[in-house]
Amino acid sequence: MTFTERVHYIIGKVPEGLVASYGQIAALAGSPGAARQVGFVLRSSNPDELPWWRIINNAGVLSIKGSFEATKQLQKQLLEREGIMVSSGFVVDIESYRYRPKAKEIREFIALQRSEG
DNA sequence: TAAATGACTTAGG
DNA sequence: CCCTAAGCCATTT
Repeated sequence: MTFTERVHYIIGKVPEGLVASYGQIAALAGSPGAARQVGFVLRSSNPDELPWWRIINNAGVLSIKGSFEATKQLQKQLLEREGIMVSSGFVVDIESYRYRPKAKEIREFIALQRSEG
C-alpha cells in the first residue's frame, strides 16, 4: 500500500464529531513528519468518499488555502453539522475534539504499511 | 537522478 | 499573539 492509499484509509477511519491533524495522519500512516504530504494528497485527489473536513492543522486552524477558500466555508459548515464548534476565525479547540485511536486501531494502521490491501 | 512544491510543525524573537 | 526560519518528506516536474 502506498502512503497515499494509507492516508485515504486512515482518514476514512476518523469518526464523525472528531478531528485529526495532518501530522497525526502522517504518523499513523507510518511517516511521522510527513504532514505536508497529507495536505498534498487531499489537494491533488478529490476525496469525495473521505471526511476530508475532519483534517485540520495542529493549531486547530482550518488550513485550506488559495482557491480553496470557498471550500473552507464548506468545511466549517460540515464540522458544525457534526457538533464541532468553529470560531469565526476558522479555529477549532482541537484538543477537545481530537481523534485518539485505540491501540488496536494503531496496530491495524501499522499493518497497512506492508499489506497489499 | 535532481530540483521544486506544499490543505504542516516546531522553535524562537 | 504575530511573524520568520528551518526542518520535514511523498509527489510532481
